[in-house]
Amino acid sequence: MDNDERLPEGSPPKRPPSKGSLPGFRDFYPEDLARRSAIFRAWRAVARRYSFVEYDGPPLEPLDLYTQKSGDEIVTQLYSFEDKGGRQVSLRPEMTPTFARMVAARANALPKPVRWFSLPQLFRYERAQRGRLREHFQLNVDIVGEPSELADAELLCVAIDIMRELGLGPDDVRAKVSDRRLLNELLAAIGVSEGQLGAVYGVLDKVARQPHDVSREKLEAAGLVPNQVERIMALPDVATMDDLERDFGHVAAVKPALERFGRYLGHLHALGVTAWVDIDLSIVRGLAYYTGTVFELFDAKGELRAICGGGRYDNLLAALGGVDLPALGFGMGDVVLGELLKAHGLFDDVVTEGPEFWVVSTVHNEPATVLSTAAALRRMGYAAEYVLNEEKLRTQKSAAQIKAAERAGAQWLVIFRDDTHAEVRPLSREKGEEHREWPVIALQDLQDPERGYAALAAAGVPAARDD
RNA sequence: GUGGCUGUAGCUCAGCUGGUUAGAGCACCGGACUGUGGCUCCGGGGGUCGCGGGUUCAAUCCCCGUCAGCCACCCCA
Repeated sequence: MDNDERLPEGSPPKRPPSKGSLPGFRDFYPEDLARRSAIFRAWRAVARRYSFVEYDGPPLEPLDLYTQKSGDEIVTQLYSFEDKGGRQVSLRPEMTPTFARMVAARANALPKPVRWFSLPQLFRYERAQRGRLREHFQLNVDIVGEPSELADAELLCVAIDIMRELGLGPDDVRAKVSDRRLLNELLAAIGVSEGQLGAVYGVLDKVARQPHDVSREKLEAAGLVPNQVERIMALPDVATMDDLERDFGHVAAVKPALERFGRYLGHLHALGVTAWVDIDLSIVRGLAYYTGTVFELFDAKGELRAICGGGRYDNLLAALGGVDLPALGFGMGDVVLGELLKAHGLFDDVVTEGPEFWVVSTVHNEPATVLSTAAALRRMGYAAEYVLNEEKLRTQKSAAQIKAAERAGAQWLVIFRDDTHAEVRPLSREKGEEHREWPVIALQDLQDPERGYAALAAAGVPAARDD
């Protein structure tokens, strides 16, 4: 191994040529994209079912859109650079600033409530690990202009219905709900001061992931007395409205927030999702801008990161876009969701789609007949394939072509009797059908769509999909 | 950004205290079963053993670095 070093002294170490994709970025092979598309379909289907409309914005934004309003931590993780025009730009790490700008620009013209959703690809420069990449797709669903808790209930219902749409149930996924206004009143009743709120939020957020001793120490360090510490540590155990009534019902100042939370839960009941929902006052959400209801969706086993999180942010549009409108929304990423679906086997039968037809060349027909038949089928809106090799089209045995059709995932075979007639049979046939007679169609009929559809329908072929 | 573990074919993995041309299964491509299918058989392509350096007569194996992946922090989407 004595390859001579020709690099001059002191030159920087050469980075090996990059092979795969960049760290934290994904290649979507057809089977991967099929799974991604299944998620996208569910997102769009449910969002539309609730009458949300889709929008999008630029994936690249001015850097200051994020540096001005977002936290310091986000700024260190921006995928930012200077473009050739000398502008400081960043790939979008979240959709909300773009959404706020777009809504603000037409705030007066938009009918309220605004119900918009988007499927942006978002970017963050940070260490990649399971469930967390440098890039992901995130469904964003937002409602603007509606202050009542009916909107809060509807929003959570969208997230839950997506779980249903994907085949998950309340035994698989739990929705944990809380309300910051309520929590603030509860903490005030306990005697927590405004200045101590941040520390208490921090402890509550981590109560499940951090030893209770550590939590208690942090609360004491914030200046809370033992009695207060115990009452705060008891908050995550609250599971029902009755618990809340029992512990805080006598405090007059808490009552309005309590009643509002009760109405929220009542709406969720009427919408039929109560079986999915748990009260969990330790859900505060990391982002500081939430002002009302907050929720997160988790896998029931608690093995994965949060699937989805959101809530009400009534002051954010004023801060970000300059219009003072109440708003709420959630984000749901494709990465954790995909892992959950995979773990439940719900991706097993998601495959790339094969063609409806495979046209099989035989000794009885001219190769040109294969092409014209496929062309006719395609004009009718079907996907049609045949062996794409001239030599094989002339000489390959039908058996080999049928094998190829099977591998390609075709549904129907067209097998020529001669240059004017062909048999149409399903590729997957039942046992005992090996010698069955299959319908024969006249190729002439395929040249006219109406007669073509009739002929194929007679052979049992459904109409072409129009998507 | 910090720490720990891992890195052999497209995938899942073998590779016996360092010793000739690094193997298997699956997948892929081709052929046979004398031209209408799922079986079976035969053959083939594919690996700078992540990359770079060091120790050694000899390194996939030992040491260092680096890159990548996973995990835990950090933080969140």
